[in-house]
Amino acid sequence: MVQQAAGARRVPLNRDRVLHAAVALADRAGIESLSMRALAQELGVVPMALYKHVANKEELLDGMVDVVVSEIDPPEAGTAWKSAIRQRILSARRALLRHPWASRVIESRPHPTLVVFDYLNSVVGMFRAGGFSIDLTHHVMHALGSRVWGFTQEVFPGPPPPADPQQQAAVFEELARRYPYIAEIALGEAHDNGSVVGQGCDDQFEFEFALDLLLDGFERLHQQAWRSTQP
Amino acid sequence: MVQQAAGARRVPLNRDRVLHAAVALADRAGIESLSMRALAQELGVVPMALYKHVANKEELLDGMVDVVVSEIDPPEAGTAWKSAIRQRILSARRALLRHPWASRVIESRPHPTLVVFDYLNSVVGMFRAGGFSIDLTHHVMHALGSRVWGFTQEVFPGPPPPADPQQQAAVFEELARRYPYIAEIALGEAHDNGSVVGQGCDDQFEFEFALDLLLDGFERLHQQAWRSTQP
DNA sequence: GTCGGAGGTGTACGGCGTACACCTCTTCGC
DNA sequence: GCGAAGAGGTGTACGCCGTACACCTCCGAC
Repeated sequence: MVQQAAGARRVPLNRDRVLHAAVALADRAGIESLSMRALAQELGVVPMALYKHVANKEELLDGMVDVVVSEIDPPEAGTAWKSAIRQRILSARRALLRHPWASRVIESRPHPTLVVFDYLNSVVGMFRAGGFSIDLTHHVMHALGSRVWGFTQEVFPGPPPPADPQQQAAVFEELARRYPYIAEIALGEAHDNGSVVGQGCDDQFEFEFALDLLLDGFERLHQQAWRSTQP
Repeated sequence: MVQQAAGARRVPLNRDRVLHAAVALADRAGIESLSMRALAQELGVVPMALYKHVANKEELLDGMVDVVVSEIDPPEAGTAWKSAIRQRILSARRALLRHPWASRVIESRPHPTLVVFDYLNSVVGMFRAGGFSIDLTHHVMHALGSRVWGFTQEVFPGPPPPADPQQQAAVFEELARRYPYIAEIALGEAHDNGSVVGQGCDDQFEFEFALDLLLDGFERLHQQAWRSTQP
């Protein structure tokens, strides 16, 4: 199993191949299936061989984040700050959607890597290039939070409704009784017709809704020369 | 070790004692130290005894979240929606700050518990009581994201600066070279004097800054009778 | 007096990350 | 050509984890 084509020279591992194999495995089988043992097997190698290329599993996860962050498009030159940042963040979002495990791994890292710092630094630079003060830039970066990465923690991660229509009706009834306010959103009332409510949430819409709300708020503060302490 | 006071009847465990012991242990030793074995030892009992009170570790974590969520104050009656929601969310934040592990555990749960649903439902109800349409309420809840719980994923979780002043200077110099925009924020320029920048971030300030930005945005949309599709 | 069930125990299994000693090639100076 | 050095891969083992399963004990109900 470890030998390929018996006699052919094995192409040696390197950090990059390890990282990309880990990303591919997590994409395919989910992050919870990514163990050093499983990754080693994927690469036709014994688990301890990986430790010649990454110090430990933490560093492996850091490296995987770097791979994903590297997929984010560079900033568009010559675009106004607001749409430039919007585009960049939506590009980050696309990268994260390609790797569904990535947002949780990013959150779990205790320290940002250099690649992550590069990305954050360049986003900060985009606000500065748009004329934002250091003070305001600082606070809007915090306000963006994980949204710079293109994700937000969802608060309604409810289970998918059961397929059986009768069972589904029973669940809705129970929901409506205990949680009337959540139910009216989930059901999408008729007088709200034409809205995206009713047949599940459009995540992309929700993300852009919140992002634009924030960017509009940033713009307003910038225009009125907001400072964190009034003079 | 398992016997207390040799001959005295042991007071039997129950789900509530298990849950509160788990919360206390996580508070004291960190969530990464919370294993079924450690918790059992804490309670003077063998690990498998816990399984008579919680189905498995996942259910234990769910129960711990419920304990924390139960500490959130109920809504103030007779207060305008904006300040009522603001107060409620800041109360949630205080609860989460008492249990630093809680935000990460909340994020990690695949499905909300009934207690969590109760809280979300009541927040939704506060928007509705303030006259928000179902449509707008839906989207503002998404926009709030994890901020309903009083936390946001920080994007600058940098390591604490080294204590040695000389080493600190070297780190700053390296930071300034590679990441000039991050550096100017971290250092807090003199012409931004009076700001909170400069001696580390004031998390509470950042949280309220972003929360108020969002609430102001919500208010504006509400006043102009925003709908997710224009008629 | 017995019987059922709730609550606690003991053993064991398979999985995890990884320390450590070892082997096996490739490369390079001489 | 040859030996040393070191990079890369191996094998074994340890201590941790969650938890399945069989078992014991003791209380209250009948």
